[in-house]
Amino acid sequence: MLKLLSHPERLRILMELIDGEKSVGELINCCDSSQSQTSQFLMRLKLEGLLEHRRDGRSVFYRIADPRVESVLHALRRCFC
Amino acid sequence: MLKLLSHPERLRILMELIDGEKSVGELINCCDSSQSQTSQFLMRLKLEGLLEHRRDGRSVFYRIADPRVESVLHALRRCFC
DNA sequence: TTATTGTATTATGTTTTTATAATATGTCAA
DNA sequence: TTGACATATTATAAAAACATAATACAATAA
Repeated sequence: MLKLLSHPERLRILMELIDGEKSVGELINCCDSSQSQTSQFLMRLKLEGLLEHRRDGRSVFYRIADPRVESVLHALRRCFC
Repeated sequence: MLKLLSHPERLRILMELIDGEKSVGELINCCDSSQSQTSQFLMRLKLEGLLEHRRDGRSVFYRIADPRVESVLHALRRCFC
C-alpha cells in the first residue's frame, strides 16, 4: 500500500479525498497530472482497493475505501503539516 | 520520503530500527535481502537523511536520524498491527 | 440520433528501481 | 603482516513505474 502512497500525485489524490468524495474532473483540476494519468492513477488505486467509485450522471465520484488508508493519511498529515 | 518507505525491505529495515540501533549484520539476518542489497538500502536511507550510522569495531550500527520518520513508522504500526 | 462532455483504456517509448554478481575496503585477531 | 570477517561500492541486466498520445466508451442535452 505504501507503494501507492509513494507517488506524489497519487498521494495528492488521496489527500484530496480525505474530506470526502470528489469527481474525476475536480481531481484533475486540483492536481498536476493530465486527464489520462489521473484516470490511470485512480484506476490503480481502485484496483488495489484503496478507492471506490460511483457514477452520478456524467461524473464519476471517487472516495477512500479502506479506513486504514484514512488513518495513514491522517497520520502523515500530522507528521508533516 | 514515502518513496523510501515504500519498498518492503527498506520499510522492514526501518521497522527493525524503531527500537534502537542495529548492526548491518543483525539487519541482514532479520531481513530477506542479500548483504549487498541491504547495504545499498542502508546507503540510500542514509543519503536521504533517514538514517545515521556509527562504527564500533568491525560493525557499523545504524539508527533512525529523523524524528518525523519515527512518527510515521509508529503511525503505520498503529494502523496495521 | 448526433454532438458534446466526462472518463477509461490501450499502446508505447522513457526513465527509475531493483536484483545480482563481482570486487574493494576497512578492522581486528593471530 | 596475513587471514578472516563485516561492510561498501561498482557494474549491469531485468523489471517496474511513468508520461504521453491516441482512441474508445458512457451519459446527457439538443
